[in-house]
Amino acid sequence: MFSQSEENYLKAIFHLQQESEKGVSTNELAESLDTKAASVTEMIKRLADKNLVDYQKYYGVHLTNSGELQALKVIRKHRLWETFLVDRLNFAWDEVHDVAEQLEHIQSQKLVEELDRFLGRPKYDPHGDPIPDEKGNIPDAPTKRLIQLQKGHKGICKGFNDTSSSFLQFLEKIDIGLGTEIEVIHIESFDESMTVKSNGKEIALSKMATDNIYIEEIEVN
Amino acid sequence: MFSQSEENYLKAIFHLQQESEKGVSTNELAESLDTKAASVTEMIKRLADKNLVDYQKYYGVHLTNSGELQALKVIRKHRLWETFLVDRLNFAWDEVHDVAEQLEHIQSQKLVEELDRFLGRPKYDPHGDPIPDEKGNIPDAPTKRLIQLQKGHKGICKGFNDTSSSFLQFLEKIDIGLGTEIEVIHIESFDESMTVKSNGKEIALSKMATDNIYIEEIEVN
DNA sequence: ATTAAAAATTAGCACATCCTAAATTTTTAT
DNA sequence: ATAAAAATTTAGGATGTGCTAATTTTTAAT
Ligand SMILES: [Mn+2]
Ligand SMILES: [Mn+2]
Ligand SMILES: [Mn+2]
Ligand SMILES: [Mn+2]
Repeated sequence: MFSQSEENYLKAIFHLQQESEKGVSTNELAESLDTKAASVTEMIKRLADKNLVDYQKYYGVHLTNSGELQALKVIRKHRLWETFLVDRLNFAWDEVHDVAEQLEHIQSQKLVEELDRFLGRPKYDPHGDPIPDEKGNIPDAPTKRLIQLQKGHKGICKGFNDTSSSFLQFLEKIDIGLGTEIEVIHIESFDESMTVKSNGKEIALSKMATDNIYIEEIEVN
Repeated sequence: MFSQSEENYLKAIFHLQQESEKGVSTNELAESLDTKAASVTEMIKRLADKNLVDYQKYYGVHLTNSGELQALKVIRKHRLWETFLVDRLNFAWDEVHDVAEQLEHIQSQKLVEELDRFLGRPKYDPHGDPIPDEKGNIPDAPTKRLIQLQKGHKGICKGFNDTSSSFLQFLEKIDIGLGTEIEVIHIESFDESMTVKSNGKEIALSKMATDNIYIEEIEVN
């Protein structure tokens, strides 16, 4: 139906437009897709012709409903494949991205449906990211971040904003993963860095790190 | 490493060159890849530049060792994925081809290795075709065909020469599959058609059909 | 051996996707 | 309000892969 390149653009636009109401800019897209602004402008015009995006010259793009559904289908496949790779094929969570980036473009309605069934209809991928259903509905995802937790409070790690392999490897090193219980021991006010306790150890985390960790707060009575 | 198109050419050349010593012709390839002769000539030149084929203008192509290894890697992936689809994802054996045609191009050494392990290192795919190992070694495959079996003799179905979905669906209909025991009841000499008995039923098979069914003869004492 | 038919190649073009450099428009700073 | 800077688009070109039509070479028929 759509080319790999088109699908990659739709996905990138989807992710970037989460961050603000404004149209996604040409440069943002170029950066995110590791290509040049001129190429982005070209592709955007093609996507607009196919009614996948609304495009106003110089003012960025928005996905149309059709474009968004398409993007969600690709994201669904990406996350299902990641789940397959980690749960069934012994991939580490920081090894799956490049392969899922290819597998997400395989065209077969039946394959997606059967894969989903085979995996037990998972709601979240190995990074805690929600897996949209075939209609494009996304399960609730945690929105609270570790950075928002107050001193003395606890939470369960539910996901990550940055899923780059460098960040995932960092998490591995400090022994924090999905489901890990984290308690805020201290907040350093001048740089918002934190000391937390998890798996029995005390760990210092930068603002950058705590802003990338989603948690579900545990009510402490 | 190589484009999808290049990989498809290598695979097609590999399969066509099984049939004779002579170079694979431009028209054969065009037919097999559903493209035009002119396009084939172009691609062949590119493959020759990359030392994947030996090419003599007007006299067809042969795979080089490197081209053959490459082709075998693609065939390995194709057959492993077919096995996955049938064994794990409930695909019917005549539904897997198009999807495997896409999946065979996914680039990841680790993925192939882990998939192979996950599937239990299968030797044959759902159509009875042998799965090459990572070095390109192919397990023995049956070479005797039903058409060669004499009246009164029996064999076990081990594979098929034609694995098009129309032939597979025909086999489904007459209830013949891998492992089915087949006995030759009668051979009609004028057109080489056969009456066989399998699963308790007597079935009439054309020469075309019996020439496409591989069997391992059972010694009758 | 000559010629007709078939097969293969070349020439010229199209489309998707990418690029650099130049031009244009918008945004920011003064 | 103007000018400089930044962002974006346009122009022009490259590459990979396909096509049709014309040409060349090989093969088959007489
Ligand atoms: Mn991708
Ligand atoms: Mn993920
Ligand atoms: Mn293929
Ligand atoms: Mn097969």
